[in-house]
Amino acid sequence: MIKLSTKGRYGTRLMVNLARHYKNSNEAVILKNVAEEEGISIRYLEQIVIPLKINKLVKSIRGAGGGYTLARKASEIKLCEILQALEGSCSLVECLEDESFCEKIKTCGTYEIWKGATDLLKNYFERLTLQNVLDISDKKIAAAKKKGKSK
Amino acid sequence: MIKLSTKGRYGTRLMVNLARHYKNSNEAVILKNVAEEEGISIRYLEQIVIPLKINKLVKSIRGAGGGYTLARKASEIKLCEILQALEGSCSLVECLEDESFCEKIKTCGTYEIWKGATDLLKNYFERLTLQNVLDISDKKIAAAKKKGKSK
DNA sequence: ATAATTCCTATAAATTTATGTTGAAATATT
DNA sequence: AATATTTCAACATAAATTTATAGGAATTAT
Repeated sequence: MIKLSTKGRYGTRLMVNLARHYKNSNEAVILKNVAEEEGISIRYLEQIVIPLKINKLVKSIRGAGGGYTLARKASEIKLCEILQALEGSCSLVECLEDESFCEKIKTCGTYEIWKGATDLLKNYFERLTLQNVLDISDKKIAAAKKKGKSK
Repeated sequence: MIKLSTKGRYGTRLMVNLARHYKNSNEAVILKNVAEEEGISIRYLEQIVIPLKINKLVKSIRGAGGGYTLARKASEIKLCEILQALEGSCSLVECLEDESFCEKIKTCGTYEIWKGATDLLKNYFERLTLQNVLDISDKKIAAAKKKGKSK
């Protein structure tokens, strides 16, 4: 119905990946590894990481031994920030951001509907942090491991 | 952040337009008029109306004097149905519909996040009917008219 | 017959998604 | 200090998808 772009999906997974390494050692993570672990093309990841860097969600370290790290603790990065950085806007429809986008706003009944849905989403992503996603992920990994062993 | 496609937006406006005429006289509405009223290309509307017809949300009447009408009363058409018809799936991400889409589901923390957001949206659009949208629209039009007169 | 309308197919334009190539900067090693 | 290596940075291009336009065939009322 409403689709999250690959930029949003891949970028979020990149952030979760950085968060996992940040937690362990805070060493820079190289995109090549993220690409392999997540099964995403390096070249594409390189493009996706740019807006994350511009919006100060990640830091880059150039040269040998370099890579990327989170700019702050995972618990201090809201999912909303990540998505906003990656997708630019935070709205289901353009007219919510830019009123001049459509001159029918004054009489359009769908405007309020899309606004309601957008508010729901914003609220949801505002309350979730990268740490929350990492916790869910860790939990699933632990569960998968346990199941594997018990066989 | 998450963008509703033009298909979804235009298609919903088409449905609201049909609902307005359905209420008044239940005569078939020709796409040419909808296109003019909504400022959308006829040719594009012709493509958008197809899935609405397939999913039995509108009825078509061919030939001269023909056009489109709602297949049922606006109060009996859920917004969710319209969006599902237009966008195919009802999920923010593909893996919620088709588990084989990504083999990382078992350990992916973002899966639960997108699922939560999708559930919110589904719930929201499940409870809204086309009649609700029409009512909001009518209200806005009345308010705009009143303001115009009082000048 | 004629005009009006949906229906069907093709294609063009724009945007998103993804890959390839080269270069620049920082670091480690000698 | 010089060199080689590692990595990000930038630009170009290709593939896929979405968005939009175009032409004409089928159907129906008049």
